[in-house]
Amino acid sequence: MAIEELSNSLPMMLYKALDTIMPKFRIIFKEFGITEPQARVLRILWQHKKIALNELSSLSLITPPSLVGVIDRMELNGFVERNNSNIDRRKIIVNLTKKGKTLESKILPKVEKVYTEIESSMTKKDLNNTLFLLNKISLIDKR
Amino acid sequence: MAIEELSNSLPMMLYKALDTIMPKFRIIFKEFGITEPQARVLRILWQHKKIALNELSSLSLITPPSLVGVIDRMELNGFVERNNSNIDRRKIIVNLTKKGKTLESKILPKVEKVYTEIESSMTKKDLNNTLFLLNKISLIDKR
DNA sequence: TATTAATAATTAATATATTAACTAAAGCCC
DNA sequence: GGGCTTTAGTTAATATATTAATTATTAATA
Repeated sequence: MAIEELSNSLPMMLYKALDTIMPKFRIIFKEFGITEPQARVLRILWQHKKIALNELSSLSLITPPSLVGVIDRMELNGFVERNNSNIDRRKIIVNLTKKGKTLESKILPKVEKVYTEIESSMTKKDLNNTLFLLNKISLIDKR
Repeated sequence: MAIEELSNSLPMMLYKALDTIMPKFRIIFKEFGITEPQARVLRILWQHKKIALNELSSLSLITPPSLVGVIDRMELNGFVERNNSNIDRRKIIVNLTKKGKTLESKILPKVEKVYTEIESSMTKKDLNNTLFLLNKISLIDKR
């Protein structure tokens, strides 16, 4: 590869990678009338069924102020519901509706297909190395 | 590292990495009253002095509709100016003002310091490998 | 227990991102 | 040269991101 490319900074290269692969996924999400942040929320709810909003924020990497709006719109579209916690009255429990659950079997296979396509473009080994190194970065102290 | 972390998808790990390192840079940008996209624009202008808006869009990875607003605000704050191209009347040439140029010597050293801090957290070799692999990803066909 | 500190969700204000559509100016092609 | 296509910049509408501030609750503690 050309040296100029590698002379780009880590932030720019991260954005560049996202800029390359995310459009492939967004095409799928659009088919089902959801956005990418909404898809991130759905993926988590497909695993947890119900989860407190603050935990959802941590797992989705969507900050609370943004997440409030994301959940608002997903609620309006009937994908999720808000409920109050009985234990801690400050907490809001977000849970999946049938409509939200239904999307799982429709979206996941298409997402997997794109993921396989990416793997085939860069070797499974490279992909694993990338994940390993990105994980290392994510463990750096955030302050 | 724990396996669960690596079981996250490539998109999520890319976001996680950005989520870890970008706050460190944003603190610097905020000191000088600029945002992160504005800093990306400045960094390019520090190298090119003047550049057509469409090229600036490609290099900054900021799409034209977003970039219009970014340049609007940077122009209002006196960091850049818009000029018309004599050759192609469709084109807008963005060029740096003295005020925008001045920021270079103030911001770059602090940015470099953070970058060095990141390097020290993960080995220069790991960082280079990461850039190498991210570059590979960015070369995947975007369609 | 009254007070204080910390947490969860939200609101507010501003800046960006995303997609589609639109205008003006080149480029092309016959 | 008139018509067609492409390109550059912009606008519009909606969704998110970012930072600071607010409200309600809970936890902590003197």
